[in-house]
This record gives sequence, structure tokens and C-alpha cells, in this order.
Amino acid sequence: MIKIFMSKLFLIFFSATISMMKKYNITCPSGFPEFSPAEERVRQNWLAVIRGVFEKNGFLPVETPLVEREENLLAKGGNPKEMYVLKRVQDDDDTSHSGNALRFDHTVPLALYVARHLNELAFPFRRYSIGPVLRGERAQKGRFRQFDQCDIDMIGSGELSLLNDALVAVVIVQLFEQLNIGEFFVRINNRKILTGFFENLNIKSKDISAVMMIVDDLEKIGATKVLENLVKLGVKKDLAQEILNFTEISGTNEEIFKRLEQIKGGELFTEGVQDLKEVFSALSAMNVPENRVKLDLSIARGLDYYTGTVYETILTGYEGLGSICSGGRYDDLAEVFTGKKLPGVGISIGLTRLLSQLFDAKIIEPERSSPTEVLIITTSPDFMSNALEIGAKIRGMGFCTENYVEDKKLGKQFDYANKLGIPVCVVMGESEVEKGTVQIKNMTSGEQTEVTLEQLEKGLKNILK
RNA sequence: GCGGACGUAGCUCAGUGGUAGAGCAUCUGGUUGUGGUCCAGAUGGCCGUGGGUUCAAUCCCCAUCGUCCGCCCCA
Repeated sequence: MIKIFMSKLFLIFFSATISMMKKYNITCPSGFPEFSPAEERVRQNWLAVIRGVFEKNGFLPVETPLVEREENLLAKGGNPKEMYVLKRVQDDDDTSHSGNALRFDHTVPLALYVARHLNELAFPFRRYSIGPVLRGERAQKGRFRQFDQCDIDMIGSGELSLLNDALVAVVIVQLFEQLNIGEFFVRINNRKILTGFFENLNIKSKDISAVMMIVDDLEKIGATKVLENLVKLGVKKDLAQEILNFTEISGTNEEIFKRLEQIKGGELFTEGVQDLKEVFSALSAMNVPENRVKLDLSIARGLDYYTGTVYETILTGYEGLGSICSGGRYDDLAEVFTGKKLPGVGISIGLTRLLSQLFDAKIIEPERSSPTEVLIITTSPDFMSNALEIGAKIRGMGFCTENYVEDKKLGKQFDYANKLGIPVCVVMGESEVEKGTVQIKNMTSGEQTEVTLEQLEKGLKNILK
């Protein structure tokens, strides 16, 4: 009775303490993702595959800081509206911060890295970077303020062979073949073709990049809207129609090349067609299947700095996701920092966005939370040392193994295994200790067998195959 | 930066001008050596925050903060 009274008293005191506690908003800030263990395991596997493909193709890992000097990040056209600044909580004056800002991509940090180490690098320099970047945009579905980007770039000193553009496309193909999320293809175009074609139509050079951005939206907004937008920009109606007709040219790669030959364009146009031909013939030399790489005159990429080959990757059947891996060739990586021409070609996967979209669309479904394959449980703490011993033995066999060491009822221990999706429980109890056996329980089928220690490894292998 | 919606239990959400409810989750028991189903019970809420209207506000009004969706832009 007194005990009950005391515990009531304690409860009252305890809840009083709780009610005095500050109430914290513990939800994730908007746009900052978190992954559950099951999802994170998928992400980790992906990272391993991605890293593997990058290294198979000769790319070197480089880790650059999450933070760079603000003026450097801005030097290559970084958008100040989207940049976060690094400052201490104490620095409450808006104008006083360290002068450092958080990276919004891996390209500018690469430019800085190359500039710092220009004389030590072996060119062409192939590097990969995987890690989070931050953008101060408004979050929405599949659109984050912190996200992982996986980047590769090839940087040439002065020159960079066009064949690299084909090698980059091959990396994309390998990546998505190994990630195994279904059919996909890489759309490839060359901006010189578009620019040359537009120039030939006497589109003013200041409008060309705007026209390019409008055309790039073709798939998203449709032909009528594209026409409307072109006219709105000041392009004459018949010219706009001509542009649209051009970008809508379709067929096999060979057919499109044939059509391109019939079109009379300027010097740049012809150069672009030649470049693309070289890229495609390199691709076929590497036995890249035709259905994986598709010449597509409508892709342009929004970003201004692309000057040649551009890539987009589409998951067949999920065109709505947009491009899941894109990039292109650019003339200048770090001229502002080095005074040298450093052309490059690269691609980037927005891993966070891609995974979150794939999870949402149920294209991939995370399996289980825990890597544990075998959970050792006991009917009583009396047999814990036997259980620990067996646990160590099973771990030694190469299985991911975990001992449940809390003093809880068997039912609770099984619950734990179920909740984590652990496929096998090994039960250790009085009679097993006496007989020198254990019970192996298959948590999926519910089937349970008693085995000797000699039979244990085989028994586990049977279930876990 | 612009536009729209929404903030009620750990989660998903119902609800009413008279200080609150469901399902799921959690815990306990039914079961001192066998889980996923079932049954019973319990825990859990300054109804986002501040102000206004009112005898009375979780509800109406205003502000603020936060979240989501879309646009811009991009991954």
C-alpha cells in the first residue's frame, strides 16, 4: 500500500517536472531529409555500387570541404539567393559572418581544388565526389535543401578529347545497369547543334540561351506551350514553328543523323553534328547498345555553362521523374581562379532526390531495417554465457549476428526480431544446453528445428542460402 | 522570392462556441520455453504560439512561427 502511494507521489512529481519542460519542435526542418534504417541501407548499397562504377572507370575520389569562401562560390555564377552562409550562433549581426558559405554543388569546389593543386595533378584529371550539398530553395516533393550529389568530371588542361564525352555516357549506362531499377536510356545532344541552328535562323545571340531553355521544356510543357513561349520571347511565329519541328525530329540515331545532314546550318552546327557523330561512333565501338543511348535534339539543359555534349537519363515508364542523371561538356571549369582554360565534361546524380522519388513511386522498396541475419535469444539469463559463445561462433561463420542480452520474455525477443526483419532466431534454453544443441527458427516460415552444433552452420545456410 | 492548403495524442486523422475522440503505435495482462493473429485494460493532449471578439475560444478574427503542395530554378 505504502509502495503504491509512494509511486503515485513519484508520478505526480515526475509529471510536474515534465510539464515544466520546454516544448521543443523536434520535426525535421523543411527540406532536410532523413532516412530510416531500412531506407538508409538501400542508400548505403547504392553508394557502394556508384563508387564501384566510378572507380572501375578510373575516377579518383576527392573530398572537398562542405564550406568554401563565399566570394569563391559566387565567382562562378552561384546564386546568392540559394546560398547558405556559415556563421556562429553568437554572430547575431547579419553582416558579420566568417565569410564562408556552404557549397551548393560539387563543381565549384572541384574548380577550387583543381586551382589549388594545378601543378600536382595528372591531366586529364578524372575525379569523383560524393556528398551532401545545400541549397536555400523552398522544399517540395523530391526537392530538398540538403541532398547528396554524386559527381564525376574529367578535366583537361587546355584540351580535352571528345572521346571523354563518350566515356562519361558509358559510366551512366553502367551505373543504371548495376543499380538495376529497370529500363532506362541516356538522351544525348550537343548544344553546338542547337546554337548553330538558332544562329542560322538569325536568332539574336543574346536570346539563344533563353530559346534553349524554352526548348528544353518541351517534354514538360508540350509543343503548344513551347511555341507560345517562343513567340512571347519575340521569335516570329514561323521561326518558332521551325525550331519546334527541328527539336521534334525523331527516329533511330542513324535516321536523325541523316536528317541532320540534309539541314543546312552554319559552321557551328556542322561542328556539333560532327562532334556528336564521333561520340556515337565511340559508343558503338564500346558496344553500348543502341537502345541505351538516344540522340535527342530537344534536350538542352537549363544551365548556361554547358557548351557541347549534354546528357539526360530517363527511366522508361517513369518519364515523369524527369532526368535522373544529367550533365554535359563545358569549356571552362576554373579560368577565374587559374587564368587557364580547363575544359571538362561531367555528370551528376542527385542521389537524395532520386531515392526519395523511387521510394515514393514504390519502384524500390526497402526490405529490412537490420543487417542482422541471426539473433540469438535465451529462455533465461542463466544461459547467457552459452548464448554469447554460440553468438561468437556464428559470427565467425560469417553471418551478421546479434545477441539479445536483455532479460525479457521470449515473446518480446521474437518481437524484436520481427520488428527488425531478422530472418533467423537461434534459441538457447535449458534442454539445449544440456543436450549441446540449439533451436533454429526460421522467422518467415515459423519452422523450427533442433540441431547439434556441428549441424548449425549448414542449418543456417539452408535458411539464409 | 511568389501562390495555395494545413498545424488537435508518438503517427495518421475526426470533432465541437461550454477546456476533447478514433485507428495505429507503446506498456501490462490473458501465456513462468516460442513471435507475427486475437481479446481485455492502461499510458498518453496548455487542440502550434501570441493577441482580439465573447460570460465562455481548440473552434470565430488578426498576427506570428512551422509544415506540406505548386511556381521560379534545379538534382
